[in-house]
Amino acid sequence: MTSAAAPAEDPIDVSTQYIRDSIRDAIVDRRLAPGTKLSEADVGALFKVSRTLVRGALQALSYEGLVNVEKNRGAFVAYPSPEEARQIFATRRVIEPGILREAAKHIGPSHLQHLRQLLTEEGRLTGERGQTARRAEIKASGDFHLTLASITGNAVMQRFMDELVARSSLVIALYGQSAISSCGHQEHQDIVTAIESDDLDRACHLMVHHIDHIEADLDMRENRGSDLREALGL
Amino acid sequence: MTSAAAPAEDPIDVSTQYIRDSIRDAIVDRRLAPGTKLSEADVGALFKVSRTLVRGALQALSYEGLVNVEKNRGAFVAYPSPEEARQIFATRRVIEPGILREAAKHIGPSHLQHLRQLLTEEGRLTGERGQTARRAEIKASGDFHLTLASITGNAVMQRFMDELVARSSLVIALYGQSAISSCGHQEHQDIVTAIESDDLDRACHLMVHHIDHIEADLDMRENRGSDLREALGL
DNA sequence: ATTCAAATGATCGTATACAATTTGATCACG
DNA sequence: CGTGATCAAATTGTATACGATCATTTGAAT
Repeated sequence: MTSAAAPAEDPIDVSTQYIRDSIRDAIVDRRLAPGTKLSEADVGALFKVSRTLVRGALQALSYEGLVNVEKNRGAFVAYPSPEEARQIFATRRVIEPGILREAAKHIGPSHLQHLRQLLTEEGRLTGERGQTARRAEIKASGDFHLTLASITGNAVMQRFMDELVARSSLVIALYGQSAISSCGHQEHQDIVTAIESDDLDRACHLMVHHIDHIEADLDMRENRGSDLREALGL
Repeated sequence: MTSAAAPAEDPIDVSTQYIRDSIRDAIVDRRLAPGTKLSEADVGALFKVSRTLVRGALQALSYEGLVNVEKNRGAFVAYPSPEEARQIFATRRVIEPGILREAAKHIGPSHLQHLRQLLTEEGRLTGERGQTARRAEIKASGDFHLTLASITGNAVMQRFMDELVARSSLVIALYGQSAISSCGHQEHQDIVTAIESDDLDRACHLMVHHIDHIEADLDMRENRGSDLREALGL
């Protein structure tokens, strides 16, 4: 593998959870490309732990769809098919309006301030150039949706969104075209504005269209010189 | 622990998956009571495998919320709090109408036949007496919702529903009052009828109310002589 | 009799060892 | 030169071993 986050600093309690989060971040941040093999021994060496802990982390990641574990072959960063991608966005179109309505019940001024803060940060990143800024932008965009989920106070919805956002990042990494995020940012702002003016129907409507736009800006033709690669490497 | 499903017959390849499914079935079927300790050594002995495989199974079950793993203390069958229960049903109210709409897009005659078949079976169980019949009835009720999810062809939604139905079974086991299911059965029939007559809005409406009814028929006062038990045993 | 502390036993966390499977390479043969 | 078989290396699957942590009990002191 290429690189993972923060490999085993000195006084850090390197647990399964830590390894899981590190790899997860690396995948969502696109530092680990889809299809990359995650050898148990290699990962273990990076974190300076035995394969036992690594296996636990990979198993957990497999459960949330970020990693595919193939029997007797090993673990690979997931390579979502176009069909999987469609299913992920279809699920988001179902859940996110529900989250919006649930969040609206519990939202307070501090929540709104937090959301506005996220939007500002997102806007700042939209202006910058370079791969680092783009990564940060994708992450910030995901944070917006995750923050809405956290406002609901519903741990179940929150966990579902965690998974959906992470897998969406993978999909965007694979099939994303270009500067989609700038318009996405505007849409985020519109959604918050609708929430602030208590127009929930409008907010939900905007959310569904926002998800539509994200999906529409993908190029999910089976071939990116990689249909073959998927058939073989996955 | 008391008993688990089919402990290690002769030519069965006892894998992590098999153990996970066995325990999961036992929990959903209420053969394993909430709060029951699942000792790694004991479970391993039952299935005649080492703790390694058991740990994997328990970890997976923990991820889907059926088991709580407490550091250095062990794994216990989950004992969902009233708040957790509310969150589970709130999530179902969001997802299941979406599933209904998604399923309607793909539904065919064979699917409808399958649903009708489930309803017949469910009705038969409603008539019977005894704990075995009640278990089967709860399972059949869950199967109805899972079948709808499978009709969507959306693996993500399907997995979410898997988790929600399993956890709902736990909640009903804990807080369920009595003969709620008979009216639930009627509601299932009404939903299918609405689908058949292409009245999706009505079907969704019925579904939400159905979930409301399931939740309303629970007695979720913190004390069932067991708030204490939860504090200690969990 | 009650309380607290130390010892003991049980259970979990992690590492390591060995078995099983896959993969890749080498070599023989058509 | 291509094809197939055989063997070695690497990787995963599972079991076992050992250290660490927690629960419980014992026993002495108050």
